[in-house]
Amino acid sequence: MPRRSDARGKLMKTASVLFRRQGYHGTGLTQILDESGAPKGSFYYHFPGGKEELAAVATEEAGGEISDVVDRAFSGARTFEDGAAALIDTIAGWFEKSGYTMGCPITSVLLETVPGSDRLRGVTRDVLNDWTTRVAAHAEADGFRAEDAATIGDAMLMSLEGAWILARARQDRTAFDNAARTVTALASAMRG
Amino acid sequence: MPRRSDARGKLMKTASVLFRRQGYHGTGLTQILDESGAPKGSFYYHFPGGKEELAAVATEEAGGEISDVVDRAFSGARTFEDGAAALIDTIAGWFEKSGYTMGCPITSVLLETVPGSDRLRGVTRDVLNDWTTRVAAHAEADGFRAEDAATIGDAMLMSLEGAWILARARQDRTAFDNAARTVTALASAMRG
Amino acid sequence: MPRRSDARGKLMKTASVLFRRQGYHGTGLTQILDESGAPKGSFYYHFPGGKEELAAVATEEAGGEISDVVDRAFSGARTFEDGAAALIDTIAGWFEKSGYTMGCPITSVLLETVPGSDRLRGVTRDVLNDWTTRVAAHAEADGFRAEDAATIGDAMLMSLEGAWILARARQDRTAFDNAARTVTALASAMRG
Amino acid sequence: MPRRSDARGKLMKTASVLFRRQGYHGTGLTQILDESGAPKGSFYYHFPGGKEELAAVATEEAGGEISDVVDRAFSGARTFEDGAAALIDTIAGWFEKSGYTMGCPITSVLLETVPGSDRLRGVTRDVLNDWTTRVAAHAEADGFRAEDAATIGDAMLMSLEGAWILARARQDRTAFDNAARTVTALASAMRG
DNA sequence: ACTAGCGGGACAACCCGTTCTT
DNA sequence: AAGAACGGGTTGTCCCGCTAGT
Repeated sequence: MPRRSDARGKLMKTASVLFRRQGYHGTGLTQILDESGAPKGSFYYHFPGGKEELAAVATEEAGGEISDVVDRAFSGARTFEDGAAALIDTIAGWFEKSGYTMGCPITSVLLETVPGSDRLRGVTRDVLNDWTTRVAAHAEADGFRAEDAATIGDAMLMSLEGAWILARARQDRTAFDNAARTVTALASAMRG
Repeated sequence: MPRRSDARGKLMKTASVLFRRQGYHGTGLTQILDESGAPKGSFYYHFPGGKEELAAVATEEAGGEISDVVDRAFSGARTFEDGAAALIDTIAGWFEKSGYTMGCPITSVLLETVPGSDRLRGVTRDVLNDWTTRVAAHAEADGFRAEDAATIGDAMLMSLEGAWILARARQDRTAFDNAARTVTALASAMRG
Repeated sequence: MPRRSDARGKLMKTASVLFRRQGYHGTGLTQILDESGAPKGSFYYHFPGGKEELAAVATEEAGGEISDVVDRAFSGARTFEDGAAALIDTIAGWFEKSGYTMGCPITSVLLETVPGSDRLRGVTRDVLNDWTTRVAAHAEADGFRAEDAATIGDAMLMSLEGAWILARARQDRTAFDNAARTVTALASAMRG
Repeated sequence: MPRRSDARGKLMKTASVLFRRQGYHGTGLTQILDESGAPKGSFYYHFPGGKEELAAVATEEAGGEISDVVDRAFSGARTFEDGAAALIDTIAGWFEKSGYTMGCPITSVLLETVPGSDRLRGVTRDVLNDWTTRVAAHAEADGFRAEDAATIGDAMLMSLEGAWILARARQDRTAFDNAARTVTALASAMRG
């Protein structure tokens, strides 16, 4: 097993953080290279597809991490409502800790590259669908009908993404708390 | 009434459209100039603050247009629920007509420039707050308590913005329809 | 006698100061206009020849002021040597008061515009020749032969201009004092 | 020995010549690039600090060449006076050959960038001090007392720089010849 | 005579993402 | 893996007209 310098992983991590803060086009390759300490030459060895490829894999990776968070939040909860609140709270916590600067890893690249890059649209769409599907699955597991669960999955994500935007503009986390209240209210209403 | 060439207005309109499609940093000044037909020199006469100033006024203007749409949607509706559905439908219609390409004028610049530009953060936050406040006012006018109305205002906006993102990724309008269902369900639940 | 707003004079004064600090090409018209408070339109009324014309008249004016200083310095002195020292001291004083920033009004435009602008070369050459001629005249008046006086006039100016440059680089006035010593030593030697 | 394209050296040489003719701000990067044949991208690889860095190294290099000329002039001379005359003659010769257009490499950037660029002030001051120090050393080697030698070093440089300016305005070399006469007269006087 | 608003295009300096060669 | 080189792109400022109005 060869010694891996893990320049690749470092690059992905750095890129993701910067994209979430400054957007895709607002982040130069030079800055990514500088902050990750990787030399320019090696970047194109690891990512022959250039910046777009880096964004694709970094976004996919970041999306996967959130998928895990989704599962963990609902697994540790008694009801769907509790899980939803826990998920939103986790993300709101990250957001606070970043000084109200880091947006959603998906939207950050999605809004600037769709349409324009088929590859990035594919990745962002897949990640987003993965999230809604997972949430819906957890809803179904807690007794919601498949049809309602799908609606709730979408509602969850829409509220979350929307809250992320409002919170960014307001520089506080209140929108996230409103989102939690909205989603739980909706779910309770649908139970009845 | 003086003859106005309205290069200024043309610039704002063009910029707004391009920002909504390609993002702030993804849109070069050159492209804005080309598509609006204005020469570079005139641009800096009208907008001494450069691209950032153009974005600020264009975003404010675009935000105001949507404010009007909000008021029109609720004024022509019997209930708050009907107004909410009408508002979402109007925006979804624009989105469809644009070939699923044009995002929200606010998020397009917000996500790339906050933090980083105080001016743009101020504008985007104000516009967003104006929208939520208007929606809340319409809710209150239809009988909701002030406290609930504020929550509904935020929920409305979060759902709308979230739907706009999901719709962009999926290249269809289903997310908007889900948003409408979510908001009406929430409002009805709160009436009870 | 018409009411003169003296925008013209203000423009000249401002331009001269800025040229002496930042050079001709380093000073934009906009800055001159801003600092002098003159509107853009009036500038081209007073100086149809544009920036070059402004530089020409401003330089000539500034040169004339120094010509007066030359005459005053020597008129109030007992010997040529005393006059030379007084002249250099006056200029060194200005230079100090400017925070070691303001160079000679002539060199500032000369070095950037010759060759390139015939008009500015003419002005700068004439002013410089006026200075050397005046100094030579004062030398002759104190007993030097015409031939020696001419040499001393050139020597005086060369030392002064050279000192101005060294002083600018060193950010102190010692070079000026050295120049005074040099010129007086030379004059005394020539008397002898 | 690696194959060197020497774009870097070419850039420096070209920049120096142009600065000496048109000044720092009067010389555009584009012109430097065109005349040196270097592509824009390579320039910022070699000089990440941009135009200012290029000016700094080019000025330092040009200053070093003149330092060598100083040493050569005095080494090949019997007396300090002969060396001084030879030095001035060499520079006057260059000036003539350039069609009376090329000024001193130091003053060309000094007058436009001090105070404004700390880096360029440092370089120009150091080079100027190196010159005066060298001249003083040669004076001391020919018998002058250290104190007098320092004065002579400054006087030499002031006369040279001053002559360069007068010669530029007059478009002939007479000022240089006057400078030579001045410096030799001063030195002789100080011997006595 | 003088001011002012409104352009107008060329060019400034700078940095982009990429490829070449080893 | 990586340093060197590349050229087209970025935003921003240059100096200057033009046309009205006072």
